[in-house]
Amino acid sequence: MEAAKELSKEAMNPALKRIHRAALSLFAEKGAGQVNVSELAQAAGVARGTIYNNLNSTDLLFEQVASQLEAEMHQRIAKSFDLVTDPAQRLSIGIRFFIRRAHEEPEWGRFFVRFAFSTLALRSLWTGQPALDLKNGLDQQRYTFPREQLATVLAMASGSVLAAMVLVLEGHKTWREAGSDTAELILKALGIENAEARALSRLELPPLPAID
Amino acid sequence: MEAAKELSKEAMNPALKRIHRAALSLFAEKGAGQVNVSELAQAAGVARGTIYNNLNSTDLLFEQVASQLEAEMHQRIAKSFDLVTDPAQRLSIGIRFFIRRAHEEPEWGRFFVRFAFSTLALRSLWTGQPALDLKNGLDQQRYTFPREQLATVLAMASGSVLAAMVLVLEGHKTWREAGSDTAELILKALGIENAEARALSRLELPPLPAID
DNA sequence: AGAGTATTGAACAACAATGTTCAATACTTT
DNA sequence: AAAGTATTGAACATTGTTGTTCAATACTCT
Repeated sequence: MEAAKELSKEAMNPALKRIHRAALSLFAEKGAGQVNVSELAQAAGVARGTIYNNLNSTDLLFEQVASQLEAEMHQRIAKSFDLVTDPAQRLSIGIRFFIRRAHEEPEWGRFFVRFAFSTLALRSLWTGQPALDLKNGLDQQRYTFPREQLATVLAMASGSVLAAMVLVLEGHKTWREAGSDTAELILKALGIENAEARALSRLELPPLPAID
Repeated sequence: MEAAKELSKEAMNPALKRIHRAALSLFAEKGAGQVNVSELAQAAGVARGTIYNNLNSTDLLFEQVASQLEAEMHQRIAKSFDLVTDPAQRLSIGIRFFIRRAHEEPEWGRFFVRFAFSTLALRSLWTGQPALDLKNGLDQQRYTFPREQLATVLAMASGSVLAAMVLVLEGHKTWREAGSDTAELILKALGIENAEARALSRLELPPLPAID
């Protein structure tokens, strides 16, 4: 019984699943180190003992929840990109996936916004595939910004997306508007010409594919 | 002795000043609700009793530190803008003030980055003056984005600045590079033409004026 | 030097959260 | 229906934090 707990959703028993769901919401609302076992149990609709049966500490739980979220989102986006090769189009879609999901799953969104900067596990969501796509876009002359700006461009894009998610979570904008406008602004910053930036940012957004 | 504590720096006795400085750093490092009185006392180089002499709770302290930071930065930027009327130039300067300061005062930067999204007091740093400057820029036809995008543009700009500050804090970029590149990208997104965006973003950055 | 004020550091009770244990109960599975 | 497994909820000692008190000490004015 000393082995590390499994991270994949499939390997989770029902109680653990409920605990993870409750944890996502509590962490998002109160902060990473602010969740105690009793309230977690209550939020998950589970006895305090069950928490201790299933996990060792809330700190570890946080890591698990974060890296699970990362893996899941990464896979789903990757799957959706099977059909899309244009880097600019990928960018426009990826940006809006995040913003729409913040609307559809606000707890997910709040969690992501709160910890995206500070949690290593979440970081790869934009230092991984997005960075490659930006490079590809440069290689294919799709973008015009100087190559030395790549890291800053990546930061700008991810920061913009996070801020747009906040806008949506707080009800100031619809996901559609914030999503398309953000995509358009970013594409313009990268050097895509105005008309095309606008067109790309309004392409119909497919559903985020399920995994398995 | 029941009156609320004064917020202005001038009205702070030396011990309180040290406590605030230590608090900034601890909050930035560990999170808002994670700082306990004993470690705060130790970090401030002060006895635990002194903490209780000077303040009522660390929660209140957090609010004080945040709103003080906001007020101070706001005043200093406002003072610097006395001489600058062009909205685009103001934007280019304002953006780089934040990014440079993250380099010069990393604890300040970490605090700001960590709480800028979630803390109301800090929010006005970009929903206040920057919003007005953006509107002015539109009215003066300095920018070309549609007026309905104003809120999203504001989000994009602030999110980009935060992300650039992270880049600098982690040593991936110099403040100069991250600052100018971020300003350039944002100006391009707003519709400033490439050459001018570049020029504006490399204008010499004056020192952040002192207050009083 | 002397009055007024703030800091110090130790002590204390009250509380909240932790980590463990365990017998009773509930649920799967075959 | 019986065996195997997980959940339940209560109990408990332990720890860390809080908020308060206070006499001794240090600091700052005029």
